[in-house]
Amino acid sequence: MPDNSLSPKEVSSSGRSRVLDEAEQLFRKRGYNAVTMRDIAVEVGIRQASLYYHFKSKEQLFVAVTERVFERHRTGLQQAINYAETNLRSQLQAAAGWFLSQPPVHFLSMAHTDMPLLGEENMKLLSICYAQSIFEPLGQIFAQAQERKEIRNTRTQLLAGFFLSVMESIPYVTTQPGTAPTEVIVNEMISVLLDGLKL
Amino acid sequence: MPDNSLSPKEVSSSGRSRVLDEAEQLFRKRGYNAVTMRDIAVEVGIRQASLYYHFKSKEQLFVAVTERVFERHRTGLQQAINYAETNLRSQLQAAAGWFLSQPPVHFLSMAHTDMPLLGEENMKLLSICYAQSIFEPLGQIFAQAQERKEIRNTRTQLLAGFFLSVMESIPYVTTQPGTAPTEVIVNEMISVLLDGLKL
DNA sequence: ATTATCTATAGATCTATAGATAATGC
DNA sequence: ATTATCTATAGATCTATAGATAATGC
Repeated sequence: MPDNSLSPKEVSSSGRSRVLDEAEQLFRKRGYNAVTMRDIAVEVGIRQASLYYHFKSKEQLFVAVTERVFERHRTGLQQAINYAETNLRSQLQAAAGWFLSQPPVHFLSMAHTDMPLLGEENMKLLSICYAQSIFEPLGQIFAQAQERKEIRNTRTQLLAGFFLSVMESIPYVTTQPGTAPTEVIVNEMISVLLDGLKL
Repeated sequence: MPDNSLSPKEVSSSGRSRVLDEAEQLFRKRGYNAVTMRDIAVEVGIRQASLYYHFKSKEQLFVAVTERVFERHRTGLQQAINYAETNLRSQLQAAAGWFLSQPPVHFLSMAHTDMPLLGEENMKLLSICYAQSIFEPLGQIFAQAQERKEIRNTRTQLLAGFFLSVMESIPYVTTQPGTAPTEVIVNEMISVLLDGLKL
């Protein structure tokens, strides 16, 4: 009996995770409010009411989707950083590479538009999950670079926040035709940041 | 007859602009989708249906609100830049000062969540209005600094985009208690940017 | 017996329109 | 006559629940 006796849903998760997949895509594209349970059901290929077998409410579905996204980022980000050389430039490039390998998550939009529509409880839950999965790992690589005396003393929390916000804006600022490839842009940006943070 | 014979609404605009004011606040706080015409009417103190006397649809109201916001930013931003000394640091500080003097607009959220809910036509309209009012003036001060040989050659469009995205993220990264006053943060950030862009 | 779906529908909104009403200005 | 509001409501959604149904696994 290899089954670890979680909730039965967790075991035969093929249907459930299919719902998560489609919901994730739709929520990412349009945000919480603009996606209906019917939209999701259509993508999955079942009836709208059937979604309530897997998730007790739209809000719970959104929370589950978002937790899974954050968790994926935590793992992927940590791995990217670990494989990189131990210097800030390499680690930032690795982190940027990870973010650009994933569909953009629009954290700022989420925090501003989607989160407030959830219950107090879930809002806190996701805020903490976001901080632990994405914000802190990124803040750490700045903090470590500081300890290694690679950069001057600056608030690492802020650096992480700014780095993330720039990452998120990249899809928007590179839409005009004639812009260089994203990788070039990112490296240029990291160079500016590193020069700006020189001791 | 001092009246310039615009549409009659434009003339006796006290009621109309009251609607714009309240709608602006609500749209800013919650985004297009999460605000109902009833919410707006309640704030104004009239009945929901009465809003349709001033604006033919919710979408048109949103467009009017947003155009007004952009126009206000165009004026305020241009003025702030003009009054500043002719060097990049002063101009960036002036621009930052302007943004921080205004309630945040969340352009990224808007572009991602609200805009796609509008008709093709209005989406283009607002995109162009945004570019002309906010993006271009900001890009210009980088371009001019480049002409004055204050900074090295970099894509000014990108610099403007990144500067804006960092400005927008400030309310989020400064929420934790114990962070320095916003002005200090901004100056620190500008210093990093200027050092990073040195010739 | 459990799992995963379905149909049908209650109950709540939300946008927008139609038509009435009162006040203001020529 | 115009301006600005109101009441009432049509028509469209959207979430969520109730209860039926079919397939699977002990």
